[in-house]
Amino acid sequence: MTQPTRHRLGDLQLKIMKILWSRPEATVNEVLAGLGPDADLAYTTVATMLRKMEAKGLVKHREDGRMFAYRSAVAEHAVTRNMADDLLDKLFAGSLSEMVNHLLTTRDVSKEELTRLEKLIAERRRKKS
Amino acid sequence: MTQPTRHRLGDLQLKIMKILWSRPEATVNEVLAGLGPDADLAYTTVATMLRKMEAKGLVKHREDGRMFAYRSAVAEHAVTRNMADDLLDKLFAGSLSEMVNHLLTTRDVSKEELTRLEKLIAERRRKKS
DNA sequence: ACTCAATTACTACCTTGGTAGTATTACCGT
DNA sequence: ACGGTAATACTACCAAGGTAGTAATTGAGT
Repeated sequence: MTQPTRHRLGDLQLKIMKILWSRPEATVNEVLAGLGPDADLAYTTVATMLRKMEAKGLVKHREDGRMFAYRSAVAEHAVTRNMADDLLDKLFAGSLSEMVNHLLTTRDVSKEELTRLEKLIAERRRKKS
Repeated sequence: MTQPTRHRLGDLQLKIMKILWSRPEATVNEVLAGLGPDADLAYTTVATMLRKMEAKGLVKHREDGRMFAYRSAVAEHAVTRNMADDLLDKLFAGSLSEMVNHLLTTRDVSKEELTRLEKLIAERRRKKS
């Protein structure tokens, strides 16, 4: 009964998830370190956030002696998809081409990027037909 | 000195902006009506939201007799761009092709949509070179 | 065995979005 | 002129994200 779970992660939560997705598990200290020096958060801030995230089912923990080893409890693609879809619907009424059009015209896109995009679409078309 | 203004609109705020972008101006009642029957919000909720949004510079109002006529104070493309860019950065480290790749593989995209995408990219390429 | 440092638990507070009730004001028709 | 209605203003709440201090616990080394 894992219903379509609405994932609405804040900035910090997302950063933490990214760290957790990149390794099997991590302690509070490791997460803090993973956030980099720019973050400059208190140890307890990260610990609190992790606890809140566990309450929401985003992460789980295992006790390793006196400390907790946290691991992700939701797949990256699920969260990414949810958030991307959410924005796509909110901003572009679900139209992928409208979104790409917007991104293409407001950003500077390199020639290489364009080529990559063409390849992606061609591949998708091949798999489809 | 209109610095890159960070636009972080909530769901309701975005819906309201969409209404305001679609016409020169609108009263509270018109906004409420524009939200549709599914919204089912109190008149005062919309009025309060509009006032909060004015405080943030998202909308402006003009007095028309006893009532206010609200109008957008930020361009749609600016907000859209901000929000899309924000997600692009947060989720895909700014890589447009990664995002498109993700969207293409997790959603069902019609053949027509693929064609539209191809055209967009081709056009972009033409304008570039 | 005891102290100190590390770790988690609890609590508190701020901000923003969202929601709406109540109070006040002012127009408009009779 | 006045009463009713419709509009705005003010205030209050709630939830969630984010931030962090303080308290309690526990483990590890001497």
